Amino acid sequence: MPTISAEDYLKHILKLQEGEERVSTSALATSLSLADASVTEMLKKLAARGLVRYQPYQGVTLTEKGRGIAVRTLRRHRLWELFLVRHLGYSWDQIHEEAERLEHVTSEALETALDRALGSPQFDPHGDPIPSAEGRVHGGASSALAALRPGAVAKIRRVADVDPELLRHADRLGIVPEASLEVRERLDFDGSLRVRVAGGDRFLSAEVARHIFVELVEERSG
Amino acid sequence: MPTISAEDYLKHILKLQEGEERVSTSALATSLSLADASVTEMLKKLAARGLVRYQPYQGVTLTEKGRGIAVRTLRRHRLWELFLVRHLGYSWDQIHEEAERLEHVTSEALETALDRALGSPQFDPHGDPIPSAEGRVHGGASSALAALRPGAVAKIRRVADVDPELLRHADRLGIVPEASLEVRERLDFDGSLRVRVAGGDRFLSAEVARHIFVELVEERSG
DNA sequence: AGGTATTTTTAGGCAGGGCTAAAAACAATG
DNA sequence: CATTGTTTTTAGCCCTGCCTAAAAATACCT
Ligand SMILES: [Mn+2]
Ligand SMILES: [Mn+2]
Ligand SMILES: [Mn+2]
Ligand SMILES: [Mn+2]
Repeated sequence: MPTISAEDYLKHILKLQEGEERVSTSALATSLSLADASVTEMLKKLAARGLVRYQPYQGVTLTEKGRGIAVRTLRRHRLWELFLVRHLGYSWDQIHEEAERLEHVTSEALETALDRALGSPQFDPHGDPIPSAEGRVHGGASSALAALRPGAVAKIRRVADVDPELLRHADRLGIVPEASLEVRERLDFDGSLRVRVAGGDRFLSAEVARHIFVELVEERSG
Repeated sequence: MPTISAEDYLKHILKLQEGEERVSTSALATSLSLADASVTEMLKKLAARGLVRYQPYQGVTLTEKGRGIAVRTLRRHRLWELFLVRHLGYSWDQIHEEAERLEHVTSEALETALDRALGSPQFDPHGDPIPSAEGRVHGGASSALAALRPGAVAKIRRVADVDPELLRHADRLGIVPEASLEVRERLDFDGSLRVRVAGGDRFLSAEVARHIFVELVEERSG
């Protein structure tokens, strides 16, 4: 059985691995808010357990076994997030911390029960894909709202779960997965946007727009 | 914040404390399935944190602070047990182990959400009282079914959650909290009983009857 | 290439929890 | 009351994870 620490390490490696080929010790340490030296130590242990491939000074990658645990942990995290919203009255800005702990005490039976209660959902409340029980991750291609130009019509796919405040802000603006949106104006000097969403015009800073991911529907040149 | 270990120690001390005035190191060690020496060490640490009163060779008792944590942990355990049955399709013999882990990762917000989803329940699926949010434990006086004599009519209050197999067995016999029962016959040589419950006659070993607790309704002399 | 910067690893510690074996304290008994 | 038996504590270790400071590799730049 993997420990709580091991599950968190593997989950973070999985995320950092997206795109990049190898994950550096320091990137992982930053991501986990731990000292570099602590991460070096742990990587040696994870490698000994066959969960990662680790070469001193060369960073790490997940083995199949390690990826399996990482994906399963991510699945549990996202199932819990959705369950908290749907069945326990939570809002999407309060769920991350809870799921961060619940994911580590979820048996296969409980995972199955959550999945059934939710009707085998595909996405969590932030629009992040929930891996299947077999470990397949339904990676939907989406682009950052910050990259769209005026006239673009898009469907919101997900809002990055990086900070509760961002989520509350997005929510107040009507920016939630599945909503439709049109970019009305873009201020070149700071990259901020005016968008039409839920029947009203809203202003977004570039920083906020960078954390919202959409699927382009139509690129009307405004 | 108390650790998982500390919460389990305090919970076990709370249970062992019922009736007895002080809890011995060895009783606690047995209850926790740990070596006596490990428990001695831990008791010194819990005492240092002000959670128990501990005098070498004299056993332990909970301080108010320690009792608070123990009762809160017990409340979370029992709320989870009921939640798993009511909302996630679990049966009462599968919930203890899950709750044993979930109880330690339950924030006050989550505890409140569970309580609300369940309508501030008084009892868990085994009939054990769920402490109130303020820490009051609704101790219902009940007696062991094993002690009843033929002719006694009683209402089942709880079934001890000591072993999944006992729970499955009781369930098949229709022995669940709130059910009514009448003792028909008692074999003196081994203490086993024949009882009428849910419209049928059932036989129970003395050992099983010792784990079923009832409230006497009427003592018809048979 | 040579020297400076930046990573990364090693060394040495610490806290939390656990174990076994040996010593010490308490209890019981003739 | 002295001896035997039962608890309980102490001593000495182990493992997991984390930290800081120092050393060693790797990268970068002139
Ligand atoms: Mn986590
Ligand atoms: Mn999420
Ligand atoms: Mn527990
Ligand atoms: Mn119970």
